[in-house]
Amino acid sequence: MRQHKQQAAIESKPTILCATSGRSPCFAFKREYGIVDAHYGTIDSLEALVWLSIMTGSKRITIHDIARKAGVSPSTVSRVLNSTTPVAEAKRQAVTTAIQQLDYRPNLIAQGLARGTSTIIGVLTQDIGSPFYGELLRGIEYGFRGSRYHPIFADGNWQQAEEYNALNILRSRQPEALIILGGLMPDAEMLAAAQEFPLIIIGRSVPSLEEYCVLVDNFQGAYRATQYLIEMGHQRIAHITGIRSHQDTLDRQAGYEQALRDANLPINPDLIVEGTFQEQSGLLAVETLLMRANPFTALFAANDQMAYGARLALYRRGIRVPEDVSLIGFDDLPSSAYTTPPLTTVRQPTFEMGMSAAKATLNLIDQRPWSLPQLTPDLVIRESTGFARR
Amino acid sequence: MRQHKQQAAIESKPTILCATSGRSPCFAFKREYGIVDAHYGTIDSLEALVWLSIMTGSKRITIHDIARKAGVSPSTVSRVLNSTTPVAEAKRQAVTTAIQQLDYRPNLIAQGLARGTSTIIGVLTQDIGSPFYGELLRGIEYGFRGSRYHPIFADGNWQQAEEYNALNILRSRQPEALIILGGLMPDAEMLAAAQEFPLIIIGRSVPSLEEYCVLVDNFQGAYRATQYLIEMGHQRIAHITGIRSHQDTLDRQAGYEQALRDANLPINPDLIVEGTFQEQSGLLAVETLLMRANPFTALFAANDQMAYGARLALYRRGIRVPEDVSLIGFDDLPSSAYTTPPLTTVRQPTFEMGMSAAKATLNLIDQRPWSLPQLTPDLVIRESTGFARR
DNA sequence: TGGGGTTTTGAAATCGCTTTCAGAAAATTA
DNA sequence: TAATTTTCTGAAAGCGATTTCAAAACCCCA
Repeated sequence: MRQHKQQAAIESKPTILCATSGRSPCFAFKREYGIVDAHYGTIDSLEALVWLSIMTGSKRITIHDIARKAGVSPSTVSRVLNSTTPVAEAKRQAVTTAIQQLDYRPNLIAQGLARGTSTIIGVLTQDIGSPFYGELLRGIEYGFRGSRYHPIFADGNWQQAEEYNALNILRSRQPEALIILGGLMPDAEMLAAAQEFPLIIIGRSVPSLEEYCVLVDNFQGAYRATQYLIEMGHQRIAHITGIRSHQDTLDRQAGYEQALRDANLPINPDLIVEGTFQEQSGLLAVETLLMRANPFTALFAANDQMAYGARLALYRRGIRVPEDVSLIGFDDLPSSAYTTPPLTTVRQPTFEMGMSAAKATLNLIDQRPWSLPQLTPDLVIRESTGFARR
Repeated sequence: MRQHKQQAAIESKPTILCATSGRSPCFAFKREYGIVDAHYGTIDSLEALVWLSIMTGSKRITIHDIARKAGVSPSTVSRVLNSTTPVAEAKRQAVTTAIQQLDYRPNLIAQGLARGTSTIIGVLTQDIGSPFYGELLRGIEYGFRGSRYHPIFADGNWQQAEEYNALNILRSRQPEALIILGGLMPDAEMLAAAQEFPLIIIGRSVPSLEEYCVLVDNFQGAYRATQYLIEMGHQRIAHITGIRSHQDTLDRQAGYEQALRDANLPINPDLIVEGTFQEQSGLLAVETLLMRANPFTALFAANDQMAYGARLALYRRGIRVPEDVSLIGFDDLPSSAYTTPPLTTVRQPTFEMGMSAAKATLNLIDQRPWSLPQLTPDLVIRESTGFARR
């Protein structure tokens, strides 16, 4: 725990009070000279400001400064800045050089207020902590790169109250659009939000908002994965589910069960264990499964992270993958291609989903036609699955 | 590629022009009724606005609205909002109820302009794509949660020009502080930035700004890792480096070499391969190493991702870890605990680093004493390393 | 009841930029 | 050259808050 320079300065140097009304004067200067903000100082307000700006060259330069320097009105400056109205070439020049010389950059906040646009996109997430959501966010971030928009994230933590709260936080920044990732918010709320903002929804289907939803078909994915295992001759296929309250969990389990049913295989509750979508739970699930002494030759985990955990548990017990047990995950996290053996899994193009959500948002805002990718969950067959041993 | 509802509406319904000056009127309403913005419409501007607000209840309500409703002046409303000045209880009540009834939320942009505070933190990153940076960003994000601040990210892509650009983008949002992750920007620039904003630097040491830097000692970490391998009896230790232009790469390699030197072991260039910090390069590096036919019993990769790749290459060749070759990484990504075998690695508490950087930033802004964690790179010994085979 | 001191209050200025409006300047036409 | 358009331009009014300043209300006590 170190002392802030500032604090130290106050003790060691004669403190100067300056009348800056608390308005962002030069931080470094204050730090350097141990100035503290005070609304009524010993120095005349204007004088102090001038002084500050001389000392540090840092009074923020505004459109007026460059207007004065270029000998035109602020309106004209604004016009060359935004090229909304043609401006005589001479003045244009004067303005641009002034801008360059003073290294002027428009204040987005003021711009935002005047134009009523924030160039901010609100992103309501659930769990920054997981690699899956992380990927998604990175995709979003990436999708907005180069645009004038910036995403701002707020986290709902898979809890409705927090979600509402997060939404309100986002609202206060006047976002121009919203991206919502999953969550527990009732559909009605989503519809309401869609009235308020251009809205893109990831990982969830909201009735009558389908064209704004990016999602993969969890049921299908799980079905395919299970079906593939069956095709490889597996009959006793275990399943590690996700968290019960998540729709994904339910859909994936339904897909798994349907595939079994369609192949006339029994659904054995003993072969189904609930997990938490995290590695550790995969590991535990395998322990449980093994304890139940109900043999299985294949294991379908509801996400890759749990598959990793399962893999480790099997490794510890000396059970070989895929020779003894075939293992299959869901998500296709980037690292799944580099596990040993590389993991067979159902691909969700997470990063791309985030990215195309961002792109679509951009189009929505500009009221252009937008497209959301057609996402079929692909089965990525790697080396963690093989024929059932007989 | 679907057509935007809006577009469709224009064709199918009588289009209404409305005079909203392009200022964020109700999106949904426009969408619903196929209204297009136009500066001169068929309907009187005021009338249109009123109409809009009646139809949709969505003219954004401002401090004036609630002032009117509560029968006080806007100043008073502001005062109860911020409790800057005591307000008579009766009026306070009136204001609060008005706020509730109208579900008013102050406009952060206007607030920002008036107060000169953006409550935005600029974060200059290098590579959102990598898990390492991803973790860091998540830590930062997490650290700001619950505060009124929000981070905004801009990416330098490990290229100076882009870095400057990103910095300028951030600047235009008037951030109240900056967090810079690594990067190629010269120290002088960093000092300049530190004059301009409260600044925290992650993963890089800038002279005379040390107390604002969060970083782990790469040299030390690499030294320890190598030393550990030596202690385990390894003599022929290979090293996969990172990208040459990154300081981390150099420091880690230096640590590796110093450890060898201190143990009187030769530094064999044939056992050193350059990688790119990505999995694939680790895989390739092992291939290269194997091709060189210069036997090694241990392998130190400059980050975990490359270690994963290396692990896979070894697996493919039937080389066992740790029986035949000991493998050690750097970073301790979350998934490293779940590889098979779990990876021995040098821990960088990435998430925590991001988080404490955020916390420190908060303190810096409020000019409170701040603390940055004391980071010693810990060697996390798992199961990918063992005694040298003899 | 009047004077002095506190509290509360509202009007108005401000933050930095956009945009309307109307006048000035330039270009065109007659 | 005058009359008309068309282009440019600046003044001024916002955007939605905060904050200063000075007046209004209130309080207390002589």
